[in-house]
Amino acid sequence: MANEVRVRYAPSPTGMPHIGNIRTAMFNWLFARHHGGKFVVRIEDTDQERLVPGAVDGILDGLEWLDIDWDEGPRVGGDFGSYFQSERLPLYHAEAERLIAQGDAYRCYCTRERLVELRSRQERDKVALGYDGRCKHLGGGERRILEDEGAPYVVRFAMPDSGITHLHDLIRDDVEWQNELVDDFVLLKSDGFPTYHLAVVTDDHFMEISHVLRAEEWLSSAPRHLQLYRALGYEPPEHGHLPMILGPDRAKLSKRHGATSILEYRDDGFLPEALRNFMVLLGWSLDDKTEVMPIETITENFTLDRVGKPAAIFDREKLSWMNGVYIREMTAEALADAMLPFLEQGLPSNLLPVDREYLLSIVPLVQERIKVLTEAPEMVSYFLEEQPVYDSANLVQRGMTEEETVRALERSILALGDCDFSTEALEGLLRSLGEELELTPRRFFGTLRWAATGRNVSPPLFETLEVLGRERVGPRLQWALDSLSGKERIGSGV
RNA sequence: GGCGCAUUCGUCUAGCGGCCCAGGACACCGCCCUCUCAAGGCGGAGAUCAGGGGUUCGAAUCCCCUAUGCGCUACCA
Repeated sequence: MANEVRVRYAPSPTGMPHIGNIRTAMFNWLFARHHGGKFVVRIEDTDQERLVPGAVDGILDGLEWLDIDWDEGPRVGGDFGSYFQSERLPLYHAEAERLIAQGDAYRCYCTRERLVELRSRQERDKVALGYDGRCKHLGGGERRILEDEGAPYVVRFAMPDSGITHLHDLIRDDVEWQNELVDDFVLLKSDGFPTYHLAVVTDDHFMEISHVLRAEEWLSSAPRHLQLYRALGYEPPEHGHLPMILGPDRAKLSKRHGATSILEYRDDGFLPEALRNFMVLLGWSLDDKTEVMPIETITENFTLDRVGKPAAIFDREKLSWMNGVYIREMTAEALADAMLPFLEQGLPSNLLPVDREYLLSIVPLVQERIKVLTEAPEMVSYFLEEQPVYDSANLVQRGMTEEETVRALERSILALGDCDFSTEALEGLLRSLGEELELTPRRFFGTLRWAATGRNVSPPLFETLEVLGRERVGPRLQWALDSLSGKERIGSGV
């Protein structure tokens, strides 16, 4: 292509964009980055009734969180502004007037009532739905009267009533429509705002967009847009209709499918890198086996010929797995920092603030066990608690007697009293102690695990003990022994 | 009702006429490793390539029909 690649993401601020919407944004961004072009964000706020306060910030924050940066648009400006359609009204009006003058559009005075009635009649008669073109054929006198009355009107595009409109889609190849089957759609609403169709076509033209990459749900609108480009005398951009993303029930994504806003994924403990990697795989592939890959690899290889056609179902399970992969690849420092907000959020206040140095020593133990960051509080709480709370009956492992358990704890307390508290030393010491006590590792370590962590599951025992340190392990073993034997205390021991 | 798009393991996908009685990944099952849980390694099960017709020496790959799903059919995007 001779000219610069310029693509855009054009969300309407009617709520938080769902994952499919963001995936579309990302494909545009990847396409721009791959071709060294520009990625533009434009806010399509033409529906005044459905505007949601804060939605624009939510959308932009979501993109920023994912590290999807834009070259022009809100927050960054650009030479083709405004990037809010509500601030470009005069442009749309001028184009609409031009179309009317050319005879490619007309004022329509039909009332909503008539439109509703028309529709129900069409449904009843089982004929094609759509505007019947009544006002297109309004006689001059009748039209004059309506104008003089100042009757409210919309501007409709006069679709050609014969011929075909052809689209060479970058993803779906050739698609054709019969013009007579496309009705005269609205360009300008009675409140003076343009519809999507008018706004998108004129903006894409004036913003010099080279490629329109949007979801497949827009494919049906393509003939309208193509005809508009023609009537307006614009050169149409290339089009590519991307596959949609569906919920597990195969329906269009909506609030019912759980996390709907991109920021919710952040709050649910997903890493932006993982989500990005996962999203790109919904409709695009590098080859027959590579799935986890850095963003550089993706941008380098992102081409439309590797974008698929069928809609994809969003599978959270696989996202979780991939998130775990990314977590395991992090440095301890990065993971600690990523975990911190979740710990502050999810840990009881008496365990806060978390000492970063201490956390850094804990991180290697939980790193390969954590899939989403929201699991962090649960995974590290026993490292921080004064004394984990648990039922002392758990100390007695299957196949052990209470006496054996008490003895195991007593001997452990003695042995750990003044030993080297390193993983290696602890392992040597406790393994031989286990043998001496004639307890299987499973039982002996099981008891110690409960005593040290208050859990039946934890990272490997010796590493855990080392990180906890003598000053925490000692009292906990003592507490275990006390709670088991109930009354008698043995000396301060450890 | 009309128009359009889509259709490979449960899910994401590879495949663009012979390499495919279909490969990879998630999930699932088993084994190994092992102090528990993970991670990792190995293996297994899982797709008559929606169905039916063609074209071709040869089709998951090309064409047609049917079915199903989805989208559009708003003064919403």
